[in-house]
Amino acid sequence: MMGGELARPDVDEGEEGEHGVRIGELSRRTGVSVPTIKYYVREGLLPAGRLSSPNQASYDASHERRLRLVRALLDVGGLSVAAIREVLDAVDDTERPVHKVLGEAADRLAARHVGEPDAALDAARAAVADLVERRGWRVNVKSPQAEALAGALAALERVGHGTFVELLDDYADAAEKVAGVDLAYAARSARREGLVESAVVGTVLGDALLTALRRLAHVDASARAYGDGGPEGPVAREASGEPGAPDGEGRGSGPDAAA
Amino acid sequence: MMGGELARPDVDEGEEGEHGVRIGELSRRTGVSVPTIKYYVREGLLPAGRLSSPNQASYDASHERRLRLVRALLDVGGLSVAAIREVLDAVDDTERPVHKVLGEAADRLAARHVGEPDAALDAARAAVADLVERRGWRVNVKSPQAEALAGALAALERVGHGTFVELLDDYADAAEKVAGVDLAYAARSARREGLVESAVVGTVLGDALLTALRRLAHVDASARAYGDGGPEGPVAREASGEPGAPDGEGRGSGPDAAA
DNA sequence: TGCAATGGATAGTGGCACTCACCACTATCC
DNA sequence: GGATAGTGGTGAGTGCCACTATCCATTGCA
Repeated sequence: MMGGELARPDVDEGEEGEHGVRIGELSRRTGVSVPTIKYYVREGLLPAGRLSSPNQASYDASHERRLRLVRALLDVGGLSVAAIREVLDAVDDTERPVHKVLGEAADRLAARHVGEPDAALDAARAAVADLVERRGWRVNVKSPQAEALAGALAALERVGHGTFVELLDDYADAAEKVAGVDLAYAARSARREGLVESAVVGTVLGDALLTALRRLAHVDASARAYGDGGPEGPVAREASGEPGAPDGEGRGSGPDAAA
Repeated sequence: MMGGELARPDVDEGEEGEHGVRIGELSRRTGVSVPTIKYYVREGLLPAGRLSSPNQASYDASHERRLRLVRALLDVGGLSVAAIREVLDAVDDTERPVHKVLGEAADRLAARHVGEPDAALDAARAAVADLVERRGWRVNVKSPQAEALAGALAALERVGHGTFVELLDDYADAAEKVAGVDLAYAARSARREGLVESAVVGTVLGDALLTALRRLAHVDASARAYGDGGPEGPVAREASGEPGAPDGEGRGSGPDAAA
């Protein structure tokens, strides 16, 4: 009951008291269509609402939060519905010890397909093992995370950019740095309940954040190295200039994109 | 003519002279099925082979390289076939000046869907503009790269982790660092032809590399902060320990994954 | 009374990355 | 001269996925 602005126009739509809102209002607040919410409930991404009648259920703030999380993982994180379900199953498992749940969630997030055995992959695994030892990392070289790294290195090798591995330590420096910051962030935030959720959010959305920043930094590095500072100003223009920058992006976007 | 080990068992299958190989051999070398190669040609990801007869075409090393690139972008980079076509169209455009092509390729790689207007997005855009000014980055705040960053920030905000923006500068430090390294790498590699390709590879596979490293670093940070060093050794075990680490991953993988 | 909205369920949609089936043809082996 | 495997090209089909449409009986509310 209550809350819907169309069903109950006399009630302030902004508050839902103790019961929560119905599906239409939840849809309105999150921008997710009603059929899609139903679909998520069916798929186990979202718990069902609390039934007050055979056909009246109410959704509270936790549903809204969860729904936003699902959309973020889907849209920004690029996870599949199945992957999200797996991760959230781990998140919701209040029985198991926290560290186990964290590990499982992390593994789920890193899991990739394997593919057939391959010389490049073997070499990449060795490079990963070297890296881990060189840096003294306390990680299992057979973990999904290490396998994902080996997969990326093998792909570089196969594509003729095997020399990219020379940048590995610089990349690792950067990764270490952000990982440390991530840890500190999460350590001061959620206590126990939202902890695993924080881990998932930080991992998935942090990836998106970092890659977006890297691309932006590419643009800047190009402009800086090859001189942009044309007639107008150096910043917030279309970045005219003479990029010609190798790895990075030449410019932010087409000249018209800034108009 | 020539090349096929079944069609011409008398010829060494490892060399293809001046003409190149036929589709079957290309398939064998890359592990991509013949129908799939045909599909890629149809979709414009791969140029057709050079016809010597109405139904005999030969593929050379450039085809093989391109095919491996496609698979890398698809499998590791997670790009769609349509996105790959767009990027490669830019790569192959030898008419336009290099810096324009680079910018276009970069924009294609960063392009995301927009979604409806949103308060969180507006705030995120402002945060991005702040960041850009604060760091003196020479980038257009309306570029796809900046929009992608705003999208990630907005998602964090919507999901209740708005405080994550406090880490933005640490993330930006790391991004700047790798971007600089990327630039130096590409500057010393390909001259002009492979330059744009290097940019694409570096951007896409570099992303995969960096995120894999971040996750690995999470595992290490957790183990380091919460102590793993159990009975056996600290490294290359299943990372037993007491992760309980917030943002990162608890352990490398399940105990059985190491067996 | 009337009607929008709800929970629930089944079936259908559109997109995507292939994959199959088929054709006429060719290269090579015997 | 077969016989056979392989080829380029094309249209149709497949399986998966994230929804979306349709329908139903029931309900809240004016």
